Amino acid sequence: MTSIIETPARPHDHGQCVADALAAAETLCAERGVRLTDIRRQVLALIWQGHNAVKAYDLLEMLSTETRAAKPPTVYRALDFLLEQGLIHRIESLNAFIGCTHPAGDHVSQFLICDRCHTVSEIEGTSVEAAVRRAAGKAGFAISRQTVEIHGMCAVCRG
Amino acid sequence: MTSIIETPARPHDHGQCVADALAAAETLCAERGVRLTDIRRQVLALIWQGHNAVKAYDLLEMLSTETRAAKPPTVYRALDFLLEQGLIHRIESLNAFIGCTHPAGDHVSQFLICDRCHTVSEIEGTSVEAAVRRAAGKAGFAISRQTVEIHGMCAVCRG
DNA sequence: GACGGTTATGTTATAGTATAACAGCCCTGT
DNA sequence: ACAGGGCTGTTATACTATAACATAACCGTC
Repeated sequence: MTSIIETPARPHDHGQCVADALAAAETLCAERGVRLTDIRRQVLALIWQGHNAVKAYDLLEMLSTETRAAKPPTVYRALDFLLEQGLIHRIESLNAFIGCTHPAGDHVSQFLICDRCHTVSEIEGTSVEAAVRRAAGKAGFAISRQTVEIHGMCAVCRG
Repeated sequence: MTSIIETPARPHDHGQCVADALAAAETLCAERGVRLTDIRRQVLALIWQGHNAVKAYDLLEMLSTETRAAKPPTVYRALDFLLEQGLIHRIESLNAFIGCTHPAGDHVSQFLICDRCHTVSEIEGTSVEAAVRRAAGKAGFAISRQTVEIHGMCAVCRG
C-alpha cells in the first residue's frame, strides 16, 4: 500500500520506505539503549510521509488534534532526539527535516533538492565527501560537520 | 590601518580588505547600472568588519542610532540587493551573511566555518564544485545553486 | 509495591529570523 | 516642473526556535 503523499518522482512502494525506516529506528534505539517514545516515533513517521523535507510547524499541526494543540518544544525535542540518533537530517537551506536513508551508517549529509517537486535525495557515493576532505585538509581545517545542499531540478521534473 | 574587529586568524591589513571590497562593489554596480545606495554600502561595510558571518539583527543594531532604530525590512532589503548582486553570501547553517571575496567571478558558495573563532573562508579551487557537478550529473539533476558549508576548526585554532 | 533518581513531556513565555503591505520620498530623464 | 520608477519608512505579522519551570512516566533497588 503506497502513501498518498508520496512525491511524484520515481513511483515506488512508499509504505515499505516508512516501514523500513521505522524498523531500523526501533533496532538502532534498542541497540543504543535509548527510548523511541510515542512522540518520537510519530514525528519520525510524519517526516517519512514522503521524500520531501518537512517543517517543524507543519509537524506541529499534524500532531495536533481538535481538542489539543501540540506545542513547539514537543516537536523540537523529538527532532533533537532524532537528529542526535542520526535518524533524520536537517536541511539548513529549507529550515526543514528529512528522514535519513542509512541511519546505521556514516553521517555525511549531502542532498540534491528539487525546487520544483521538492524531492530531496541523498547524494550517492563518496566522491563529494572526499573532495571536501581534500580541500579542508589542504587548508589545515578539521571537519566536524558537512552540509552539502544542491538546489536545482531533478531528472523527473526535467522531463 | 587595520580594523579592531579583525578575526584572530591570519593577521593582515583588514582595512585593505574592506577598501577592496567596497571598491569592487562600486565598480560592479556602476557597470551593471544598479545603485549602491548609502544603506547598501553601509550594510556591505558592516558585513566586511571581519571575516566572520554577521546576523541580520546585529546589522540592525549597528545601523541604529540613539535617536532612531533601524527596522528589519531596511536591512533585509539591503541584504537582498547585495545577495542578488553577488556581493555577499548567505551562510544557511548560521542564518548569517558574509562578504564575497570574488564578486566579479563565478558564484560557487563553499565555505570552511571555524566553530571556535568563527572565521569563514571560501574553499579554494574547483575540485569540490566539480565533484558536486559529477554527482548531480549522474543523477540527471540540473544544479541551480550549491550550498557547501563545512564546520570544524581552522588551522590557526588547532594551534 | 513504595522509593528515589532519571528521563520525558506539558506549559507558558519569549527570543530570534523574515516578510507583507502600504505610504512617502528621492533620483532621473524629459 | 513633472512623471515614473526605484528606494526607504513604517506598521504589523508570520515563521522558526528555545528558556525555564512544573508535572508525569519509566526503571532499578530495596
